[in-house]
Amino acid sequence: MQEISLLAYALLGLLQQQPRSGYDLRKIFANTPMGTFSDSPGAIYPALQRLERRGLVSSRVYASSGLRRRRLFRPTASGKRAFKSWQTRAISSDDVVHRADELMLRFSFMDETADSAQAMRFLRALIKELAAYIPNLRHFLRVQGAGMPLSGRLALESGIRSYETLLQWTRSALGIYTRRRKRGARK
Amino acid sequence: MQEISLLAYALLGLLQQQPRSGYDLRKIFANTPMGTFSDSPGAIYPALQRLERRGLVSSRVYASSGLRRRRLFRPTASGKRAFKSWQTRAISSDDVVHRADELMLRFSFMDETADSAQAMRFLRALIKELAAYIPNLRHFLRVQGAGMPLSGRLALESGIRSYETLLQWTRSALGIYTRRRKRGARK
DNA sequence: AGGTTCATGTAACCCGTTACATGATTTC
DNA sequence: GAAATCATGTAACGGGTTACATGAACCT
Repeated sequence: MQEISLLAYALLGLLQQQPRSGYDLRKIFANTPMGTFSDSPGAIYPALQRLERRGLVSSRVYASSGLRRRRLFRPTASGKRAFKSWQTRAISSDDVVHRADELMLRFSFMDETADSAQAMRFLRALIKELAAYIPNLRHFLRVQGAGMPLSGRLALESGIRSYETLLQWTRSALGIYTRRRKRGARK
Repeated sequence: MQEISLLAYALLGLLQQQPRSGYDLRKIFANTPMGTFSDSPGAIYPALQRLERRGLVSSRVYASSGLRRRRLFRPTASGKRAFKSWQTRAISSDDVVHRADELMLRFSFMDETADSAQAMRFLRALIKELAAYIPNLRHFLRVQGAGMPLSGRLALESGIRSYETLLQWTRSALGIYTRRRKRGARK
């Protein structure tokens, strides 16, 4: 079983919202805040081909008269399964330290491809890992900071603040899910 | 003239603090908050070889009796020049949108390889780009947010907050440099 | 004597980058 | 009829990942 790249997961997630062409996906990466991913054809078309070869998406060409031909992709059952298993897998400390963007990508599709219980489980696990990790960074800064140049110390401080902001966001997001569940009696 | 990877710039920066071996560099990536970079030998040793081939670092093996042999690397004059020119080049909006970590790496070595005037110029330029970019994100959220699922909206909100935190940090960092300059009459 | 840490490397593989290529449709 | 946009691809290249390999020095 081959690894699936972050870009490929982003594609899989977007295709679950609706069938799209490679060009549609490129436009999303070019014109929205999902633009952390590359919108270059040399990244997207081969990635879609790989997903199709692995049976995670299927495609069909639509060439209705007078319209440009488009190849529309949609996830297969196995593709949906692979996505959800990636999305809902346990959060490790390594994820927090080295793959924060992957975590955010996993969360951003949570409502569409999982449910609010899973979103809340995700947020709680993230809070736990962040709350464990941030003190390590603070400790490092306290102990090593004196021997570091000002710009280095400030750069580290910036990294720490960004994790602290993420933790605050996670808590407030969890609060929103909790309140919504109580209020709406939504399953 | 070939491109230089982010990892290679990180190596160049660390080597300007003091000559180090590949193993020293691996330990730094393994044990400090610089650990966003890979500490794998398959990344570091080839990167050092490339830097040497391009004349940006030089190396010498030290094998004093009873000690393990170590190959120490140090930047050449041309390596220092290349680093500084990368570090001090103009900040584009694209840097802010797609390469925030590269910006932080550039800043983190500022005191060691440039001067406080350049650090301040860097921070001012960063403030300008961030102040221009954040409203775009807020605008997108306001206009598109209603049509987005909760988790997607929240993920976007998280990204925006992280940029806002960065802007606050940048302003406070600039304040520190400004005060230090006034107080100390430091050149 | 055996296991751990120090220390440096190599090789296959994957995938993103950059650049190029092609043609149809819409717009002015 | 020319330019811009739509739409899909391909190919060379580079570098990071993973895994493997080797050997010396240190510790017990």
